[in-house]
Amino acid sequence: MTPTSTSETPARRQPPKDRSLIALEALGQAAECLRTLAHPHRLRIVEMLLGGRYTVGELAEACGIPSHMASEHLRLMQRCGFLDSAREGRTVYYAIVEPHLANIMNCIADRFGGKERR
Amino acid sequence: MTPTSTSETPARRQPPKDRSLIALEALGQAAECLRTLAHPHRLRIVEMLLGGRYTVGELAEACGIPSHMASEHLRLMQRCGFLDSAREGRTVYYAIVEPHLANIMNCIADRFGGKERR
DNA sequence: TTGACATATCGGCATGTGTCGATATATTGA
DNA sequence: TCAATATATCGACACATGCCGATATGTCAA
Repeated sequence: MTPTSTSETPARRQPPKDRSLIALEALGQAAECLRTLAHPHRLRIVEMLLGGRYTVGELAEACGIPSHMASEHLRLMQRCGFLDSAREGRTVYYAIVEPHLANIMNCIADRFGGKERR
Repeated sequence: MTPTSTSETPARRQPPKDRSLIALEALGQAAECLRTLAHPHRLRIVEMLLGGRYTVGELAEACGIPSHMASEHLRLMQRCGFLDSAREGRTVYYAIVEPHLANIMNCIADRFGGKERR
């Protein structure tokens, strides 16, 4: 479109834009966290945990996976600082500790959630 | 902590919590998008494009990668609906079209950005 | 048309990730 | 102590992904 302007405004590189960039190393850590989040079952787990704490078995059943795999997913997310665990008796409860997860899940629900939230 | 209550309040499963869950299929799509975003160079590209449009070569140089690899990253993100491209002469400009990316980058900057934004 | 430049695509290799079965640890109750 | 339940870990396999060199496409200028 706009076939007129091939040399008109040669696609201005933004003005100085003093907002400096995030260090590449930090982006590497962010990428690692995003990769950890980027799995359907892990997203389901986060979604549930945003509503409160659950045991490994409860989360596994909700995802339809064996509990040892839920345990693995939970371990990965705990490693990223997303979750915290607390043993009570012979069960272990997991809960969200990374506050940004709520915001990100809102983005996902807004973009992919079939339900008309809001 | 609170070693008293092992059988006191046996970790209440949340009240009904009428907020229904997102379909697993939708979470699969979301996971695909998150995986696409989960790469340091792609995050850098998104960060830059949130400030305006850039050419493949400019983005490649900013990331310190050959332009054919930047092209590949851009193709992946375009596939997810994150970006749009427009050729002008012999160069191609990319720009953000997914509005949620700004919000997600804010989360990342807030969590990983060394700079004291806010 | 030709050559130069910008971008895109292809094939292959190395590495990472998901999944599973088997097994290990921890806790409770008999 | 032992058995039963709930989690966690380990080893191996199949598969996806990142990266690279080589090559292809598209555009402009001469």
